[in-house]
Amino acid sequence: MTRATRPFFRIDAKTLARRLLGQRLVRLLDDGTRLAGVIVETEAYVGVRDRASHAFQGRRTPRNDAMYHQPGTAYVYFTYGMHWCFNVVCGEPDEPAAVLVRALQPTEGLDAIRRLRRRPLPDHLLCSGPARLCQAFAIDRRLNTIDLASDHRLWIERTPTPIGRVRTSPRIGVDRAGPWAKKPLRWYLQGNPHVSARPR
DNA sequence: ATGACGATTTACT
DNA sequence: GTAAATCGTCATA
Repeated sequence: MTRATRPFFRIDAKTLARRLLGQRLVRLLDDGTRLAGVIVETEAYVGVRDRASHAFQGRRTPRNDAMYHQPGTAYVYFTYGMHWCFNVVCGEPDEPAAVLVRALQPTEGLDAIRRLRRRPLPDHLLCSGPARLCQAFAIDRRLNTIDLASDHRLWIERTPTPIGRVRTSPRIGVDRAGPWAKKPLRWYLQGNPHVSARPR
């Protein structure tokens, strides 16, 4: 159980998106409950030239400011009036790049996770989407801008787990991003039932 | 001040 | 397969 430290995050988004697969996301709740899950699906948002990124053309607003923080920062944003999404900031400081964590295979704290997800659900749907995993892990605005390399509520543990075959595809939900919508910037574990919907 | 939109999920025909 | 839910954020004025 080795926590990922700064150097792990100080790489480009594509590389981190690939390397995050198979690593464990760990959440310590306020009541002491420990949740964990293996990352099985990610997307890279590679920088200011990426039309699908919130930081396209260097856009910097109160919402996406965390993308400009040091690598290892959590970027948590609110969307569609009801959902949170969790990203890992990466690359060099002041160069906004991040990896969206899209799905987990939950491995610890399943009872607490089921409670956090309102309705009864089969295990493979508990964390199979960027907003589902945030609900399951109680990730919201409070965790925006935290440092994953040092925070005590949310971090990443490197594991030697064999992860199986890795596949790529276009990213999901970015159809309006022109040519950037088609680039293979989504990574996932082939055949893993916790991976979210297939790309359109 | 206003209006359009969203890196989604869920329910429903 | 389609559409509703639901509201913070941002661009425009």
